[in-house]
Amino acid sequence: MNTPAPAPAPKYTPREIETQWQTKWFEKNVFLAEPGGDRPKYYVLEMLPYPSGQLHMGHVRNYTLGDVLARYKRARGFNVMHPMGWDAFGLPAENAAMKRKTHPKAWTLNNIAEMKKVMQQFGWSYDWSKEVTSCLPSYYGPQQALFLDMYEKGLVYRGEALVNWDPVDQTVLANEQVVDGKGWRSGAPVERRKLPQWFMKITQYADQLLADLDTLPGWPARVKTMQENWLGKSRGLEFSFKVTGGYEAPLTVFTTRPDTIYGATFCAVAPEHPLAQAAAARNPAAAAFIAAASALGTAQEIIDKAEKQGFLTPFKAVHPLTGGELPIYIANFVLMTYGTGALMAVPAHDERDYEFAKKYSLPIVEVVAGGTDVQEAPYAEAGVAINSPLIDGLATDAAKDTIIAAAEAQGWGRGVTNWRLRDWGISRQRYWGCPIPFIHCPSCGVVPVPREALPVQLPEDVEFTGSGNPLANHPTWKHTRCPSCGGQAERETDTMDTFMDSSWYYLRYLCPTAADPLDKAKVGYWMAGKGVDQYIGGVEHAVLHLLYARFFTKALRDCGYPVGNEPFGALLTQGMVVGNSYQKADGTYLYPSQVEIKDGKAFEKATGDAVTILPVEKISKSKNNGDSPDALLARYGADTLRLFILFTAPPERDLEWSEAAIEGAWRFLNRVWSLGQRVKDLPSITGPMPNYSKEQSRVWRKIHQTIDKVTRDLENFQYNTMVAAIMELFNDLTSLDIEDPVSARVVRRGYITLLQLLNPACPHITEEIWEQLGFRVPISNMYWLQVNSTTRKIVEEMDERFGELVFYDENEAKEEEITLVVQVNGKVRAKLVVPHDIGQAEAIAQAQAAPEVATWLPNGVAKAVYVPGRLVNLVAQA
RNA sequence: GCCGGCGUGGCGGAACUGGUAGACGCGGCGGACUCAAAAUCCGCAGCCUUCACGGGCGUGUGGGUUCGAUUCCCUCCGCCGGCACCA
Repeated sequence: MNTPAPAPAPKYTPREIETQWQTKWFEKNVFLAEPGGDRPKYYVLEMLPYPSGQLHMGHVRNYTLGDVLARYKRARGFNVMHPMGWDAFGLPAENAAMKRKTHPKAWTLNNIAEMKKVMQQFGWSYDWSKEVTSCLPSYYGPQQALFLDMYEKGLVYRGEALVNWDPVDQTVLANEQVVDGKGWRSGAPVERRKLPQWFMKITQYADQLLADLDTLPGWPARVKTMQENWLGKSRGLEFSFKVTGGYEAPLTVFTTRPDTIYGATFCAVAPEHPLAQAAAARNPAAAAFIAAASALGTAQEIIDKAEKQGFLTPFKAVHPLTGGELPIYIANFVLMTYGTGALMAVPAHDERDYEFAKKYSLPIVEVVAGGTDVQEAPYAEAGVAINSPLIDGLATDAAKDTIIAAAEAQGWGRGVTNWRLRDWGISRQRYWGCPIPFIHCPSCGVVPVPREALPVQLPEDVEFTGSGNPLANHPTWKHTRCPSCGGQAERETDTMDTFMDSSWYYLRYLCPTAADPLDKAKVGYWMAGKGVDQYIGGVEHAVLHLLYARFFTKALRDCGYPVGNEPFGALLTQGMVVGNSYQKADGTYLYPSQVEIKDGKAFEKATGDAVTILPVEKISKSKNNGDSPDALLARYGADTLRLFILFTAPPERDLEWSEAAIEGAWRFLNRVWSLGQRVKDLPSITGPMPNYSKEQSRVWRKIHQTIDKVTRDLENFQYNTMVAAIMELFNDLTSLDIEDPVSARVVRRGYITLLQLLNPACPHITEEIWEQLGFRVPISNMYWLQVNSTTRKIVEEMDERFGELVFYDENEAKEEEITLVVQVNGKVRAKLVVPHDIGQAEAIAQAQAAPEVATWLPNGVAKAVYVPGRLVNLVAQA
């Protein structure tokens, strides 16, 4: 008879384990979050995705970062809100409708279903019962109600704005739809056109938006700087020139450098300025110039980079101080939206004015002494005023004040505060967006839709021709009755900017089915304190989305909602996921997994053909640079991908795609699994610890040190070093001989600790092995290992086996000996092993006595610097 | 163009508050196991120089502050994000 071979230890099969645990979490509502209870609240929010249909690695990164935090905070005893939803309105759905004849709604909802399926396989701890979808009336209806709230508060108004107009398709183009100055579909040159639009009065909050940045210590400084620059508060002089030559109105300009007023040698106005229009009315050449300028479109970048051009008008501006007459130009770089749409130009002290003056041979008059020859290059820094009778000899700041004071005293100008920020134009001439709930009545004017008639729903039977606004083209939708007089009237056919949708979603998550837009009790509970306790998303949203959301919160606060002053108490901006792309000779792209790299050159695995390696760039579907998350999930499982994401780069930095690095994460988890299978069979002993060998105490110390290190890394979002620390602990555990009973105890307890530390990053594998070790309370219900005596007692009473857990103890983590570095003149020459509490005198004495240093100190020591616990630096006598 | 950021071995990255540069991982090399390979395990390794001990150099470039600089300041170079209708 053969004796049966012992059953081989089960293999690590992530797919099975992960589905099983995801099902358990879901069935037990583990991540359901409701107000109340003893636990303090903690709101973890990640930027919601646009449902393109493809979950990409950028999403995976964003949501994994958030999930680690959410799971850690749960373990630390918080009532954690961690929701997810869909930013579901927007241009791509309409583009897809034109291209593939699908309806935006069907396309979008289908994409959401596909993405959600993949997302649920990552084991992210979302409370899916809070899910919101911005393109459904259950979301955009409440949004319309909030819009009316803000309207009643005076924060919504009608105005005019410039748009990119495609004259062939008779439609407004987004900046990204303008390619080389032409409409992307029609190829027709775009025109800048003025259109009536809806606006939000964000400028009314400019001061608060600026001042409250100081209340956000949890935000990256660079994001706050960007917002500050975007708001662009500046103090300056607004004054008017009398105009000669047949233009009646004065020309009002704004300048931040009133001290250079004597150096003004010409004026420039925006092409849309009334003075430019007056010039155009008299001269077809001026009209042609304005038309050409308007072909630049509305994008700031294009306007800034375009060649500076001007057109001389027949009007002259009379200088208020000198009485001199300055020529007035129409200039293609002057913006109608900043200041007054007109400026005084001082070529000696402004880069752009200088360039323009050189081009049109205009005089350059130096009025600030700076040492450089202003005929050769402009001097834009501060200095001392010259050639300026009122302020000669004054420094720039004093000169500015003096001019402003003089202008106010003499009545020709006034000091004003100007902002770069302009009001938020929210009108979009598109179908796939939230309808603006207003009605245009020929006799009553613009009338809000009554609240009981909300939501104003989008019609579904629309055509996408690429011409005009599908909503306006709809045969019947817009025709309605005026709510005020009952007469024939038309609905507003503009829809809202999708930034509106993403400006309040974090509030609707808290009460996704409330009849009122916001359930005040629930919103009050979750938004108390810091609001969203931690927000995580891409830096690309540093200005617009975050500024709009901040504005919304303040506006809603003023409408009586308990949302606080700031929505996001802390912000983490994650880097992008980037990768090389690989292009074959025929121009098609290969996935990284299809490519083999040898000696820095790439070859297609299947054919052996040489492949071109293109530079690192944002992962995108068209370039195939980076396999899709679902393919990788199938191969490695969620825990491996999560570990790869966390380990490969710090959260704030760009993460470079690497198949090899995923393999590394996979191997580590397999090693963790295998060790688990051996630890399972070790006896569980909870009694007092015997005396350790040197090696055993080192590892025991390491267990405590790792708890501390991982905890600090979690608090600081240093997830990459957190993983490294866990790997180090693992390496130390495997360095002990498990056959030795004392070592086995250290390994077993260390391994249990490692599972708990790894759990936020890799929840499935740790949960599974935890159960295999015989613990009855799931690891996701455990308290963190850095606990106070109360929680420790609670934990130990949960399961008699928890006597085996290791709780962090500072004393156990302490090293008895340290390595003291001895430097001579800053160079390391010796290392000494000394007691950790060595004193300064003793340390210096031992350093000087070290045999290695003597040759570097032929003339003795001039000075000794001691850094406690670290080093002694001996400075050699010359 | 304007605003903001990043730059460390062959590669991703680590380094507390100005104090041992290169932790951890990938790749590489050597070894064990195997008929062989894969997987796995053990070991080596910044570069130059040296038989070795050792020494020199080294954090994009050039300069500065300091006993000591990847870290602070200035210059330049390269790359990336945003610029108001992509989200």
